[in-house]
Amino acid sequence: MTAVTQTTYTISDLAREFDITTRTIRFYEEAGLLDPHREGQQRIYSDADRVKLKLILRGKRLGFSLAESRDIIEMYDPSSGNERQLNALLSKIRERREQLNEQMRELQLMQVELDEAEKRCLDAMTP
Amino acid sequence: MTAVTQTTYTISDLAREFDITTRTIRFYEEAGLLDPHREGQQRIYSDADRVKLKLILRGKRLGFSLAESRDIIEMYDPSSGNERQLNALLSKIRERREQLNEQMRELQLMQVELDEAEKRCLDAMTP
DNA sequence: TTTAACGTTGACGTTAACGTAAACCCGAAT
DNA sequence: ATTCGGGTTTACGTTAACGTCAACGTTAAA
Repeated sequence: MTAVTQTTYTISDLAREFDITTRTIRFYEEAGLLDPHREGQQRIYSDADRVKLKLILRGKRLGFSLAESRDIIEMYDPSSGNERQLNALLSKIRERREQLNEQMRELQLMQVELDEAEKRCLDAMTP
Repeated sequence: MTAVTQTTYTISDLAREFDITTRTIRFYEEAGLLDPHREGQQRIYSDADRVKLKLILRGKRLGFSLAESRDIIEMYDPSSGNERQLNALLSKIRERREQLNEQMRELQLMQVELDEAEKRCLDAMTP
C-alpha cells in the first residue's frame, strides 16, 4: 500500500498553502462556497473542501465572480451527472473564453497603435 | 473640400455614442481623466476629449483601472515624445498581455478537465 | 499558571466605479 | 407664465471582496 494522503486540514493549513488569509476562507464560507465539517467550534477541512477552494481561486484568476464560482462548484458536486447543469457550466466557460478572445483582439489593436506611436516618436527624434 | 468633421460634443452626445451615463463621464473628469473646455457652466468636449474617452473605455475592456488608463492617456499626450514614458507604457501593456496569456492557459486547463468530466458523464449514462 | 499559538464570532472599515436623488439654472417652445 | 429638455453641483448609497480590530475560548508548553 502507498502512504495514505492526509485527509483533513485546519483553516490556517489551507491559508498557508494557498497564500490567502483565514478571513478570506471564512468569507468564502459566508458566501456559501464552502461548508467544512465542525469539531466543536473548529472548522475541519476535507480534501474535497480543499479542491473546492482550489476551484474558487482558479475561478478568481479566470475572472469569475464568487457567485459564478459557487455555481461552478455546485455543478461539479456529487449530485452531478446532471446533463443540463453540465451544459450550463460548459456555456459559462465558453462565454468567458470569448470574452478573453475579445480582450486579446483589443490588445493586439492597441499594440498596433503603440507600434505606430513608437515609430512616429522615433522618426521625430532623428534629425 | 470634404465636409468638416464635427469638432465639439455635449456631454450627452458622448454618453449616447458610447452608451454610458453622463454621470460616468463626469466621474472620469473628477478622477482627472478628462478636462473639457467650459462654456459658462457647460462642458464642451473636443475631438481630443472624445478620443480620450475612447481610450478609457478600451482600457476598461482590457482590464485596466481608471488610474492606469489615466497614466496611459497622459503618455499619449502632446507633451509626449518622451522616450521613458513610452517605454513605461509599453511595459504596462506587455504586462497585461502576459496576464491574459496566463488566463488563457488556465482556461485551457479548465477545458481539459471539463472535457474529461463530460466524457465520464456520458460514459456513465450509456448502458 | 500564565503565556503563546491558534481558533471563534461579530461588527465596522475600505476601495473602485459608478448609481441615485435632490435642488438648482437656463433657453426654447407652448 | 410655465413647462420641457437639457445642463450643473453636492452628497449620500451601493456592490464585491475582503481587511481590521475587539473580545473571547482552548489547548499545550514553559
